[in-house]
Amino acid sequence: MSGEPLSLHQRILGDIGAKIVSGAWPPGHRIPFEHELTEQYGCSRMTVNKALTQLAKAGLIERRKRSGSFVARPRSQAAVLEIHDIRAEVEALGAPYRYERLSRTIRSAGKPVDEAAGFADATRLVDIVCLHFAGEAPFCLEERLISLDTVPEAEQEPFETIAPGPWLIGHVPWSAAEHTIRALAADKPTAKRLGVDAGTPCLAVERRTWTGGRPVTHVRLTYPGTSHALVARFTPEG
Amino acid sequence: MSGEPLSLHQRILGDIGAKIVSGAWPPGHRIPFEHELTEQYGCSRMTVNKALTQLAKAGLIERRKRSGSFVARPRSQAAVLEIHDIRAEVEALGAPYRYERLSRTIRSAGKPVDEAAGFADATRLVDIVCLHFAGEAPFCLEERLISLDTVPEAEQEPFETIAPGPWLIGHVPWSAAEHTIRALAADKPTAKRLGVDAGTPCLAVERRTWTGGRPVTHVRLTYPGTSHALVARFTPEG
DNA sequence: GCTGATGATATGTCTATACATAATTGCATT
DNA sequence: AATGCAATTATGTATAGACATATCATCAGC
Repeated sequence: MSGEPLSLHQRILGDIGAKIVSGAWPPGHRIPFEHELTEQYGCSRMTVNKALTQLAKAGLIERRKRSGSFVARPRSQAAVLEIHDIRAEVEALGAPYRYERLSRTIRSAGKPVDEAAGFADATRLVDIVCLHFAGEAPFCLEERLISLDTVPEAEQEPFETIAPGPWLIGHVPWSAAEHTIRALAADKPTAKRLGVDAGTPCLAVERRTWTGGRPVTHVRLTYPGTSHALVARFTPEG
Repeated sequence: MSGEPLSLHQRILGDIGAKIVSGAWPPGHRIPFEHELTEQYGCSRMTVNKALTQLAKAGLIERRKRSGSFVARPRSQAAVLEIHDIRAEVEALGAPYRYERLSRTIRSAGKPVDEAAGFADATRLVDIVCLHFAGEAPFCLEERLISLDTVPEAEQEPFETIAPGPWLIGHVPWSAAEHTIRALAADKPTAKRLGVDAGTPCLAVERRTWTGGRPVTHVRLTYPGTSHALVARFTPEG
């Protein structure tokens, strides 16, 4: 296939990884000691160490001092979920993208929904509702809160031409994020905004972001119907 | 907080990572050369190299020969999505778990759905439908295809007491997986099996797995209503 | 001005060595 | 038999040096 010259530690990593995913080395099996691999590959210990360290970080093996390294038991399946920019998503579908701000208010925190959103300690918020269109059809409803304690610059931004997502990316690098994905039935106001019947199943993605332990934003993206799907891929080595 | 002694390359990684996520070093900013960091931290080049290599693998920086290392532009947001064992999920909710096989047939491939599932080249399949219960209530409907070309042992397994998921984990290590998550309305047979009204929004997770390029299984897990949510977390350093 | 050779430079990889750390084994003492 | 100490052993981390490789800048020649 692709004949890129592999570095030695990559080859070692691949060899051992293949033994594990093929089942030749079952969970619990002891991997050769570093000094054995050193002999086997005719290289220094640092090189095999690099490979084994990476395998350990990938969760394929478990390392124990004095005992050796062992094939890890498969735990929960993990996948990398990529959440793209909505404009890019729409344009990838070949449809023209349009953004429309429905409302923007500044208010003090205190609603029950604020606490659920992780803004229990926040004092002032920007509360934005907006729509993303693919062509003529609503593609996604965005309901967002931004903490003015963490992002005071947001008070000056009207969000009329730029969507809050891209604006935040350019202004506040986040250090942690959490996504929650669920299916729900569109309630009346949501259905009206999305141009579907009330009760239509929607995919709701909620994202909370922090920077340095402080909450930045909470957003709920509601995609109507069955048109939208999230895809996540996983391979042990990446 | 927790006073674990950090290793030197971890400290370097953390220092640089903090500069990036705090915005002090914006995208495009050139990171000090390895030999500069070597001086700054009073350590060898291998140590700073280890830190920078990890930052590059995490996607925070981009390395170019002859030019140096640069803060990467934030691309799409990525999150690690953990998909747990259904039994573990149910038991984590404090409910008793029960598994029930509804049907199991062996048939040759050829239905249009088989091709969509990635079994275009498969010849014979096991087709299983089963239900996972949390207490008395249906928790999840599982519709699964297993390729007998890749997993011939599955022909002997009735899947009456053990669910296909755990059985496969124990018999076929997978090397790649893909998840697709969407919202859909329960159709009549699905609704009946899940004990909800037809049209109820459901979260559908489809998972395809391969081992060494060969398709292993395709499964569609349908979770009724808004009870179930998937959670994904992300921090740049992990 | 354009092209191509040359050298400089930063990263990529690897070696040989060293000491630290954790855990297990085995011996010796109580 | 139970306890405690020491030796052994495998991994964790770090060093100083080496050569390879990709790429950019410079300068000579056309």
